[in-house]
Amino acid sequence: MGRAPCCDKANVKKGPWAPEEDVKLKDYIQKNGTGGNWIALPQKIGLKRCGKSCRLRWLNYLRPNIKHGGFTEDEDKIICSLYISIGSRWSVIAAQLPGRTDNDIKNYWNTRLKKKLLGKRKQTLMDRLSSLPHHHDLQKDANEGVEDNPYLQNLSNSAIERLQLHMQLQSSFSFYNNPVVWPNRSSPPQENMTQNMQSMNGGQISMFPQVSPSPQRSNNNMKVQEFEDVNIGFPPSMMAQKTSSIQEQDVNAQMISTFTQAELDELLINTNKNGGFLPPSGSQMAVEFDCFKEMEGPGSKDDQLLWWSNDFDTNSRSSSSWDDSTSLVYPSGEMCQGLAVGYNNNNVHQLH
DNA sequence: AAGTTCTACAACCGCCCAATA
DNA sequence: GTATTGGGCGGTTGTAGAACT
Repeated sequence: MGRAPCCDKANVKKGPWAPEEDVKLKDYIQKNGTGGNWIALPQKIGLKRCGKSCRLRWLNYLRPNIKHGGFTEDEDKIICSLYISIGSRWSVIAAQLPGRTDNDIKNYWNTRLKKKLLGKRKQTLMDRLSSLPHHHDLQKDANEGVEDNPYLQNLSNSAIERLQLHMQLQSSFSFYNNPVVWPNRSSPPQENMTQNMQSMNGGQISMFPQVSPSPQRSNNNMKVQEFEDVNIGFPPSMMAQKTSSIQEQDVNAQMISTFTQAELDELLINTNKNGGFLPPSGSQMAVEFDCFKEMEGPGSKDDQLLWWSNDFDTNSRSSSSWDDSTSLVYPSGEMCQGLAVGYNNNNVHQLH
């Protein structure tokens, strides 16, 4: 059975909002609030608009303290880092950027940031490939672009984009080394991350972090959990690799990489029988490249959101409200500044 | 100057899911 | 337990203005 429409489509105005409509809506909400019912709101104030349209107009444009345009470099970095980490969870990303709406960020990403970054990224990827030892064919192909690389053409465009973005991130403004995301530190609280990972995995650092039960959208705990994941900034599998690397006392610029060049090397030469490629079984790469489950093949569409879905419930949603704040507090008591995000309560989540 | 293409972004659409009846 | 409703979300489209030919 189909769903009843939320409004009478025939008698509803569409298209750009007139200034008078804006005034009506803004005045009413500022005086009376939404009344918890967007659908009924336009009738109350005599607007021939769909309730959803009113909601969108308010949230994306009329609401106080909204910033439009003029994204800063720092905001670019955060958006990019989070996109790599969690994909197109615009509402979650928006929650990290006070004053920005998910719609704004989405538009900004699609129209400018992606082009800007992928333009650079393609070259970066080729640079990296060309530096791989023992693969002169790749070096040769590096000048011919991704599309011509026999090892990369088995990847979907989005997978290549992810790979490119990832490599660009690690080389230019890794979340891990991002002073905006990790203020007052030269790096994230590594020891705490290690502890966090250990607690998540029953005291062991594992490439397969424990999966929490799928949280409910309205459950505030879920929001905190989600926020935690976001703030870590990397899939726990990536975190595990980082932490183990840290333990090996081999932290340097290259180690912010999710995978080593040798692993990438191996990845690129391991094509499976179906034409796709498979990282060496059981390797870290096999875990890392779960994110490439979206590669061509049956069910690929459904798998598009599976990349690190172990860590992130792809069906969950979160509020992007920034009226209140949630902050992370590390065991040291230090707040993770700059990433306080609004949820419904003033939660302070303690990382253990 | 006119026509075409590109870009940015506001707005819409359809789906998902929690809340509620 | 089931159906319905409304809020929220991501993806997509429409359009105005800018840039280009």
